[in-house]
Amino acid sequence: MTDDTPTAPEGRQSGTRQRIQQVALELFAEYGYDKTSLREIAERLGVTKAALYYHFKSKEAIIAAVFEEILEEMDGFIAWTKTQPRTSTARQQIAQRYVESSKGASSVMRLFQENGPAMRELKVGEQMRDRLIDLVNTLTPEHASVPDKLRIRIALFAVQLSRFSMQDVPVEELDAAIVEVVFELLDRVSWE
Amino acid sequence: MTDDTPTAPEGRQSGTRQRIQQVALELFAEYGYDKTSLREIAERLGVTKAALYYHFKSKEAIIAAVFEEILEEMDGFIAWTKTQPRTSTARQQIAQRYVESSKGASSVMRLFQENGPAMRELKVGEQMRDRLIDLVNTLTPEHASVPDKLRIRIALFAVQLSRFSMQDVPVEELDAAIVEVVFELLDRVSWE
DNA sequence: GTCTATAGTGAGATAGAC
DNA sequence: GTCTATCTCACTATAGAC
Repeated sequence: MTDDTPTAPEGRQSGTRQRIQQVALELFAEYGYDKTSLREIAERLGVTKAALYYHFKSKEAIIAAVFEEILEEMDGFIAWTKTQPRTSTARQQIAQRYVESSKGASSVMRLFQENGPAMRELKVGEQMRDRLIDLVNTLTPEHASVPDKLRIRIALFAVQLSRFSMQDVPVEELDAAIVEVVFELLDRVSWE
Repeated sequence: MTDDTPTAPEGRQSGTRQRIQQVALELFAEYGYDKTSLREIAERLGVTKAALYYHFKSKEAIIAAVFEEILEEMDGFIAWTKTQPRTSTARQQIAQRYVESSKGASSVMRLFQENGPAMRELKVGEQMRDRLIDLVNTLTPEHASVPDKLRIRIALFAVQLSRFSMQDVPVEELDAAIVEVVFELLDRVSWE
């Protein structure tokens, strides 16, 4: 997760907005979007609900801000992916970079994964889902077999799964293991 | 199991109790446990909320009933699994039977998967999680490598993932594909 | 076994003082 | 930029009539 930065670098803006996002992400990921009330966010920050509404016009606006960075990063990643050749080695480079960039996004991805019902009603949920579908489609050959389609989906979701299913393993060891398993899944895919 | 029926009509079943469970499962899986109100369940059944409370003492008692059958089935499956030898071929038989029995449980598993925050607060959520952990531990060799641990988790999770990520594919074709991919994942695992 | 009516709670959101 | 105070709404759950 992101580090604390004890003395916030309050440049031109009120750092409160950033602190709201940070606390909101922690609580959303831990207790879920619906079950986290604005009261709880405000209390942890030492302010009142009304203060939140000075910085964000709604609860949904808060989670939108939380997702903003990841969504942009995914856009860049997908755009880059589309420029890559449809070869086996290229796919593996893509996988490696995906595992790499998933490190910083694990809280947001967990939030997205575990809050299906909420994500279906939020704009960020739709945006996130659109990106994942786009990524899967980009990686999947035109006339891929059903097992191949499955391998690609499993490979991508395995990255997220492993992040919060095996937290007792050191990060570097886990990363190496993810890459290994994802590679052997993609290795079976025929890239025509 | 605890009987949650308040006034417990022992003799004949009204049938309403079953219909409540059925409708509740549909709505819980589609809109989520928290977002499905008792009012919606009652309305779809053509009764009032108060009628639900005649058959179940709480909302949680409804979802407990919904999970009851699956939990018992998993208990049986896990018990059987523990009797199986720790060989490659036995593991594949286990996988095949797991895929088979996952067909009828897909709605419940989706509900469990997509409602992380709610499941953390419900008894059935803990029970379900305990079974899955037990299953993973049973299948995982004592000194398995990290990649092997990952392969087993991914294999089990992949079964659920594919059920609601590729609904456009015919069931039999999808089942065959799942078995194929799960087998090749487990094939890499070194047993003992 | 199902109804009407309502208690009790807590959520998101707003108005206006400071 | 943050506060107090309040509004509106929906929910779970209960009481008691029929």
